[in-house]
Amino acid sequence: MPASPAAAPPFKALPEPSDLPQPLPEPAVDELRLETVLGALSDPLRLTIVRKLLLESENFDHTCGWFGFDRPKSSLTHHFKALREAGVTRQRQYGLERRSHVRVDDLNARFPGLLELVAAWTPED
Amino acid sequence: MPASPAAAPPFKALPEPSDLPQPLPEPAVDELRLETVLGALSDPLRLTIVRKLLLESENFDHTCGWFGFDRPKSSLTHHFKALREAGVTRQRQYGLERRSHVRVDDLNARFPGLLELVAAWTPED
DNA sequence: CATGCAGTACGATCGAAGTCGTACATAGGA
DNA sequence: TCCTATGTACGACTTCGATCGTACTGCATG
Repeated sequence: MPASPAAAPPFKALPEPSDLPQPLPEPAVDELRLETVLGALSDPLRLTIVRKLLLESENFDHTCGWFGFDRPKSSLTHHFKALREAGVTRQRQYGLERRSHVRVDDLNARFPGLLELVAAWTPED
Repeated sequence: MPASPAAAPPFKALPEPSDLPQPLPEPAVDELRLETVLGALSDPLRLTIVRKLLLESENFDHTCGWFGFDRPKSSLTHHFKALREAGVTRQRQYGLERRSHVRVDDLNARFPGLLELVAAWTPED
């Protein structure tokens, strides 16, 4: 059956492996603030990051380099940190790498519909 | 009858009087950019403005002073301009006064669900 | 142990935006 | 016509964020 256009896909929360490193510091669900989240998403590069994570994540989470941005590494660190501190993404340290994924359940619980807007976004129209 | 919680209220687009002044310069519907709109909404004072317009607008639109903010007038002008230039509100000049209202239809068309998030927002939790 | 690699930390620079004081414009009323 | 009230325009100050170079950390591999 075709996807009903009215039923917004909540994006699946990927099952987490059992032996994960602790997440880096992040706001709790009830500490998420709409104005902060919107501020984190008011940047084209960060919208691209979140949208790509929502639509193209086959694996559980992804390293900074997986996105293939042509930017200095320190710039990317800055944006990934902004997303995490706003509560949009969760980051875990896997040895050398710091991997990110979207906090789908938390965001859907607090701001239903928001991730659908991000997924529908297109850069530069 | 009580409002159904599942049916998201699209907020009514208030009927416009027939003899309105021209709106001040604003982006067209198809020029609305998600990152710009989110940036305009990533400020507590501006969220308060939009939310108040959505929930408490009995009249068609409202003057800058109707909100009762305790801020310098020039600061308010700045924020109302930011909302209009992002496409969130429309402003019309009525003689001395510049009145604002939310572009409900345009925003619902381009970013469905966004206004519901703003209406559900509460300052400072 | 030396090298390479992934990514962070720090700090400098630059521009955009928030804040606000002051001056200005206009309509309405005494 | 003068005064007042509403609100804008402009400019100064300050803060914040984006960008990026450079140095550093830690693992993995030879």
